[in-house]
Amino acid sequence: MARPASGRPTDFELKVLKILWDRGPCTVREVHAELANEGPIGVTTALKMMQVMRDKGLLKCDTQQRPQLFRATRKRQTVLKSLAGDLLQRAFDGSTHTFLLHALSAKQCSPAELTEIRELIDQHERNQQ
Amino acid sequence: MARPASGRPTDFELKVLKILWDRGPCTVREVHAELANEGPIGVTTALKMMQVMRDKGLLKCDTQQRPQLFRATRKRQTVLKSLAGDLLQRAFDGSTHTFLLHALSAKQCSPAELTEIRELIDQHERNQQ
DNA sequence: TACTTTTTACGAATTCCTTCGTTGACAAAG
DNA sequence: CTTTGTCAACGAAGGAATTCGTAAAAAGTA
Repeated sequence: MARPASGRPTDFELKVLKILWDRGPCTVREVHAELANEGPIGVTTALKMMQVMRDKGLLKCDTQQRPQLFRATRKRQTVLKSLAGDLLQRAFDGSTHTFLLHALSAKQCSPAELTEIRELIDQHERNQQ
Repeated sequence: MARPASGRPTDFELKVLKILWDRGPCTVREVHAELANEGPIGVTTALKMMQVMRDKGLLKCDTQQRPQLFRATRKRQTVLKSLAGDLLQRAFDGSTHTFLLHALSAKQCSPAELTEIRELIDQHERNQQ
């Protein structure tokens, strides 16, 4: 009778991960300062969430240091790939082009970005062969 | 002290929505039968979730009919676009090609599908001009 | 009408996520 | 040594999601 843990990071957790990926290992204070830019949040709230993430295995912390340094255990690429793959499967039944169709309709793309996407596909095709 | 409602449908809710999009208005019994294909679930569980979805505005039900007919209030395209746009923004900071890059790395694509994607981009570019 | 089955509603139980308040430990400053 | 401040842990509080048991209400059947 419980919510099944999906394994996906929550919105909040993703924010923390992005900060750690961008800045490298951080103290709670540093992460909190970044988070506070987007809205009011208590230091202990940030700490608690990071402890939860540590218990889940999303973060590791070096308790030798004082203050402790937290870092992400999984690489940005791994998590993002998993997030994209999850939505691709769950909402679009694995149809990449339907996926892209909706992504494109959700956000205006500059011609430059479209070109970038074309090159991406070419490169992907070459690598597959 | 609460989780902010993200507005996104949950995994379960998305499953229900997909069934209703595919089959049109359904009774609880019909939806339950579909859900039960993937794993054991009680009828009242399905009913309850659909009632919650109704209260959220995701579904509407015709109480004149008996048994009641539920249907999705938003179109498939609207919800999928919103889901893709949400992840695009939240995880990839709006970078469509990074988004696609990770989607492609998450799932093998047939050459046919890659061609389809190329055509999609061409068409998208034409429509934008 | 009386009995059975189906449909619907209600609410309890449980887990997860998010938010803090409080407190203890530890170090720095006086 | 005492005071002050930072850091870390703990647990409570409460919304949200998911599960179902129980039972009322409606419909079907004999």
